[in-house]
Amino acid sequence: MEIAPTRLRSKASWLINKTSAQAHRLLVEALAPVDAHGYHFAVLAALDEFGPASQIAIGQRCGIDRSDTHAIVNDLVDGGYAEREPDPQDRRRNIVTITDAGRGRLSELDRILDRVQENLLGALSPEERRQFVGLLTRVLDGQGDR
Amino acid sequence: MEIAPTRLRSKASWLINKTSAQAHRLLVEALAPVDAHGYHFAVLAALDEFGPASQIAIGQRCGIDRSDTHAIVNDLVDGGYAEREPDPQDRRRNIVTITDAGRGRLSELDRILDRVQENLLGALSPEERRQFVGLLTRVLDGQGDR
DNA sequence: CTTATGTCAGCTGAACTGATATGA
DNA sequence: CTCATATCAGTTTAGCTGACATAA
Repeated sequence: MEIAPTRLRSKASWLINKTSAQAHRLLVEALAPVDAHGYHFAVLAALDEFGPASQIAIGQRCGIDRSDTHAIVNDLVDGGYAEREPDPQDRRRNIVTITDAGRGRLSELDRILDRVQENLLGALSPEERRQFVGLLTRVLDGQGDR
Repeated sequence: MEIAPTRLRSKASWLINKTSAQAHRLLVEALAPVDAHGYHFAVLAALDEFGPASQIAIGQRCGIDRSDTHAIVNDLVDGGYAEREPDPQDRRRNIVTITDAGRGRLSELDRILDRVQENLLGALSPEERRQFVGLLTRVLDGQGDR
């Protein structure tokens, strides 16, 4: 941005939007070489932390639409990073489970995201980065679900 | 978000993306009743602060693509909020000028955006809000142009 | 000639909606 | 019957690209 109008620079929605766009650019650029998507990391992280889950549960935990969750799980299964099996207890459900390869993939993507973080927050001190993440979390949580 | 994986919640790109999506939802919802778009505010703010300008200059100042700038200026002209005239000095250029109605519109949208800000940052204290805006600005500026 | 500006048509990807099948 | 889950098709729209006309 060359010079943005003062009025604009005081509007959080504009600042967040522009920052998000930039973060997204860095993310896509960093994940493209390993043919991954940010969503993949999110779902793998959820499976790793909370264990096997239905697609609905995954979507809720990551804030991803059911329809998109479906496509992402497809990708992960295709890559061998997750398995999808019908739940014998409730046959509407699929149970999605992370594989060993999936855990490896998660680590790989985690390292890449850390590099993105470094590039994105390079202008901030470690203390400021923690503040920034903390404030974002507060804002997000302050919005309730969704 | 119900419960997000810990790993995900430490990733700024994810937090920013979700926050941006929420901010965008609030913005669209708040601007729909007056049939406006966030872009309109940005362009009006630029015209008000920097005076009449070419579409290229407007786009650079607001970080808006030339093609989108064109459409936005069309909207503003149609609404009577701006005028577009050829530049006699350089006939490739249009000179876009804000009208009195445009200044009124700018105030109207400014008030709406302030309400959105209030809703978005409701969880933060005034001091934290200043911090948040400051950090976002630093991050954005740290990324250089674009 | 090259470069800058404006205009138009169209593309891609993210986020979401609606419909439907199946089963609890 | 209803509700929940998964799946699929399609919509919307933000951000961007490419082509082109005009003029400096």
